[in-house]
Amino acid sequence: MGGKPLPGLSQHIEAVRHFNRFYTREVGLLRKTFLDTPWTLGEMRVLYEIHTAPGILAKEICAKLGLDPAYLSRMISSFIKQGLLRREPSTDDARQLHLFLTDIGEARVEVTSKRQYEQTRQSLSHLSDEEQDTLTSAMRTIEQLLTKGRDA
Amino acid sequence: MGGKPLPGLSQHIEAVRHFNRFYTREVGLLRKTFLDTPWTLGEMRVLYEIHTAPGILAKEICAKLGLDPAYLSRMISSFIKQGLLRREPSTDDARQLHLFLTDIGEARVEVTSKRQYEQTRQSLSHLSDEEQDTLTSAMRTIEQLLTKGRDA
DNA sequence: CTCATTAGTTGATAAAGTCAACTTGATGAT
DNA sequence: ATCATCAAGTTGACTTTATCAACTAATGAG
Repeated sequence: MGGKPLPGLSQHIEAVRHFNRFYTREVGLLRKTFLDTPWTLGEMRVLYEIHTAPGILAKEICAKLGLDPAYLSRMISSFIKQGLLRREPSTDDARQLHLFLTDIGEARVEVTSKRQYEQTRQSLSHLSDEEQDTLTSAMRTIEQLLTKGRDA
Repeated sequence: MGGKPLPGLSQHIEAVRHFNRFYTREVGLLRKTFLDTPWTLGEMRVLYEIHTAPGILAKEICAKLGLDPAYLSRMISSFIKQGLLRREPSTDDARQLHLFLTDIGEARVEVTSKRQYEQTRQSLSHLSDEEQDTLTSAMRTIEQLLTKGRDA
């Protein structure tokens, strides 16, 4: 699984798999440090989607984040019960429920967002400006290459 | 949360957060495509650790992957029941149980590894050799910078 | 109208992960 | 030696997260 590269196999592929292992561990760490927020990573992603695209439909969130509709449905109900979210039936199709953050929801997202921001800032703090440039441009490169020839 | 960058906040931080969102989605996709293997991502990580470091202790795996000891303990029991793993008490401390893959375990890991390899190969197939170079060197850059000043 | 389709919900269940209590073995002080 | 203490791993009870199938209600095509 990477430890002992098999004969004739490209180093590129091993390198990518290595990075995937590295970054999933990294994200795992993130997960932990996010725990001083009231939400899981998945929940935050959902709130984030609604925050950036008010009026978005559940099915669109499912598609975008690859979530099970049942799971998302319960998540949304819970958010509504907590007063973070509000649902509005579409005027032209009453099945479709547009999702919006309430003022409370927006405020909570804002708080969490700032906290995350601060954590990211900390994790970059020991890098010079130039290193930060290098890092983020490497990230952009990866995203560009991996989404190349994909709708995304 | 990225959508509306707050005044005076570094673009570097937003860029990193953007990449984190991108890559967690990416890993989510990976997760799905891995599903033609019999194991979850966590299980594979554990088997991988034992594969690359035969004789490793449970507590070392816990530390490395950030797993709960109880959770790992059950995972290991299940692997043993499936005949993939074997446990050997240390000669100098009978509490410590060294973990090894059985031949069957090695074979299964090998099969899964090859399948993953193939999937990674596919996902790189539409990139030129030069682009693959760029991609993997960007990945190396990220890992180096993020682990800088860390034991890892 | 009626039948197939779509958005979302509900119920039942499984899988993943956590926490505290416990067992067993090691260690260090007296 | 023996007692208190600590460490590795296990077990039981539990919560959270996730999945699947059955269902309701609204839509739209013929």
